[in-house]
Amino acid sequence: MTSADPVDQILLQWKVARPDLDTSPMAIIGRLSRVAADVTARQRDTFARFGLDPSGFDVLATLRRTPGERLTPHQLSASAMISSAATAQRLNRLQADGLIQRRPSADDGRSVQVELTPEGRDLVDQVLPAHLATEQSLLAVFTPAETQRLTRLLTKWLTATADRHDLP
Amino acid sequence: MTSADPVDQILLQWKVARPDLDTSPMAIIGRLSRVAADVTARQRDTFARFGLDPSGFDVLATLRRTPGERLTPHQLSASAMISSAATAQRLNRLQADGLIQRRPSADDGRSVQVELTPEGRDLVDQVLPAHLATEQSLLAVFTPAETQRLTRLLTKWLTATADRHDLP
DNA sequence: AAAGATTGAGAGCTCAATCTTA
DNA sequence: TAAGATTGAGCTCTCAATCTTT
Repeated sequence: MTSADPVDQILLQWKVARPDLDTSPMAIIGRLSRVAADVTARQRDTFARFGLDPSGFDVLATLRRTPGERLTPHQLSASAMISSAATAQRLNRLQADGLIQRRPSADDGRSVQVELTPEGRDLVDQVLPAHLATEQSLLAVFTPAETQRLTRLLTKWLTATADRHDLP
Repeated sequence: MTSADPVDQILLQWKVARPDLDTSPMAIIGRLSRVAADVTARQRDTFARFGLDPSGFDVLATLRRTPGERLTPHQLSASAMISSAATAQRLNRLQADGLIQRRPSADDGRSVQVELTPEGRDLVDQVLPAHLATEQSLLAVFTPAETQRLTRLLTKWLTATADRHDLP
């Protein structure tokens, strides 16, 4: 019988090279990293059909789902978990493509309101069904019961990491 | 009662903004992406204590666990799932730091054998316990039964993606 | 002082092109 | 012709510095 996947082979190699180490955490984290990389690659293919990349779609989709469809760069940075500098540069690109616009904030002279243009709103509304179809196909391997189990486990994990960030 | 995590709030927003769409795949894929990003950030902190980053550690660890501790750039590219150009540049950096060396292949004049230097081997052997401790702490939230369930689900997912790559 | 937004420099990736050998 | 390795150009990120407003 052969190993089921590349991570099993990696664990076997470590068993030989460093038998003193407990490499069992890699069984989960190694697979998580590889699956996440594949998911990102598939999403990239989908977005490319619409002239977008994951970072651009993330901005457009975050605006689209927000009540009022309006956020500051600071809020977008927090949502995407990237630096404010990266957000400013993403917005420069999307603005050059005519998909978003910046407006001075009425409340706070330091801040900016980012909004979708009509073109940006139309585009994200077109991309969304294709994006969800891609994600659906990635999950097609699971039964409904497995989907439920995986959701529960990942929710527990994500909640634990968020708590860890709150209490450093 | 409040939502358990940020992904639940995102799903609620979509329910309002686009009630016609089935956004349920995001419940898994959104959490997977966020957990993976957190895992990478924690690993980056660990590697930085040893003057490394995730890409450099990946090369050193791949060599360390390989029988013979010797691979070609082509094999390293496949293992890390990155381009051959990125591999060449990683090797340039690690060679400049004295952690790996390139040797002409005896079998094939086009190819190169990449090996750890004694310094590179010592370093990866020092980093490994710290790296595994980081991964262990990330998984500390799970019971043994949950660990087993999650391993089984991710193995099924990873196997399905690998099969998909074989049959395009 | 502090917070929000932006810019420029530096790092690592991909893609396309190049060089060498099979 | 094709395969393996490498380089250079272009892109997007982070970090540090800057500018404006509170």
